[in-house]
Amino acid sequence: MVRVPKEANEVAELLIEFYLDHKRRFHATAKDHGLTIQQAAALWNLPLGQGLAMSALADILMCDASNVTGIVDKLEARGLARRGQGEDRRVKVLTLTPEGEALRLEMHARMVAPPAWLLKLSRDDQRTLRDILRRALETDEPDEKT
Amino acid sequence: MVRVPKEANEVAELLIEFYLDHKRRFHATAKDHGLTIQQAAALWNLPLGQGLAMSALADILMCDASNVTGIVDKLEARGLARRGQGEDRRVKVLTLTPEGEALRLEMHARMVAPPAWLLKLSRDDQRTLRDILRRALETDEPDEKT
DNA sequence: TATTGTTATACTCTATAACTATA
DNA sequence: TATAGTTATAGAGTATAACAATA
Repeated sequence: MVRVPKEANEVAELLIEFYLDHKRRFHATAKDHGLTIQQAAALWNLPLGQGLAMSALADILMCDASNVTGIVDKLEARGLARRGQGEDRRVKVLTLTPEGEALRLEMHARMVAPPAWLLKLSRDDQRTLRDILRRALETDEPDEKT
Repeated sequence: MVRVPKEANEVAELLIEFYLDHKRRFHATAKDHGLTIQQAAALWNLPLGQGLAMSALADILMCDASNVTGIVDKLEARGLARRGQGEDRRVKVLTLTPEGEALRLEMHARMVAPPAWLLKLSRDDQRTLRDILRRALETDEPDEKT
């Protein structure tokens, strides 16, 4: 029997609204760049300086590896990403093209632009919110059970 | 030239992680109940005591009305929702069945269960976070420009 | 005429299974 | 054998356009 503080439930409830707001903004961002959600999510997760294996991208997108083939096909067709050879010659390593990097940065800049609700908060609230969220991520280390 | 406080950008950046966490949990919740994301989202948005027009649901789901037909078909086939007649006889009013209400409440309870990162915060941080998020929603009134 | 919901169509996302080429 | 990626397939989500019923 674990006791959950009332405040935690209330926060979780409130976060649903912010989730929906973020989702709407991400969909709009993808659409404005002529990308589907998954194409945008794939681009979003390709690292800037280095490559990423197809299977790693599948893990990140939480979908089967077979789907990544088609998604990456489209990114490649648009000149946003490229498939290269890995050391292990079974592995294909994805890298962003300059165009892909530019688009990824553009999307990122837009998603990091604070939405109206955030700008309406006092500078003090913004700072406090940032600090608490940072603490939440810091303490959220991988479990070291067993 | 609008000046955006650095803190606001930092918060927006941090929120991406929490968005992804929430998304993972919603997907898992839907899957565990044998629902697709859109079916779960539809169910989630049907009000408890009252009805909702198909077109209103389409607005909420941010998709074309034509898609709602198929999604609601599946909810109806599983006995979770029903189509009824509106006063305007062009309108079909969706209502939850008792089974639909139960499932909706179950999903809601699971999504309101605080994730690990939230429980790891101090009670004080939880309270502060709640208060700031509430302020953010309060001040987020519809624009009254023009 | 305009609106609500449906149908038809075409494209995308998704998981499963079978295949290939490596290891 | 096992693994990385592809292909084939089938079910579901998506937008567009055309349609029926109603307003």
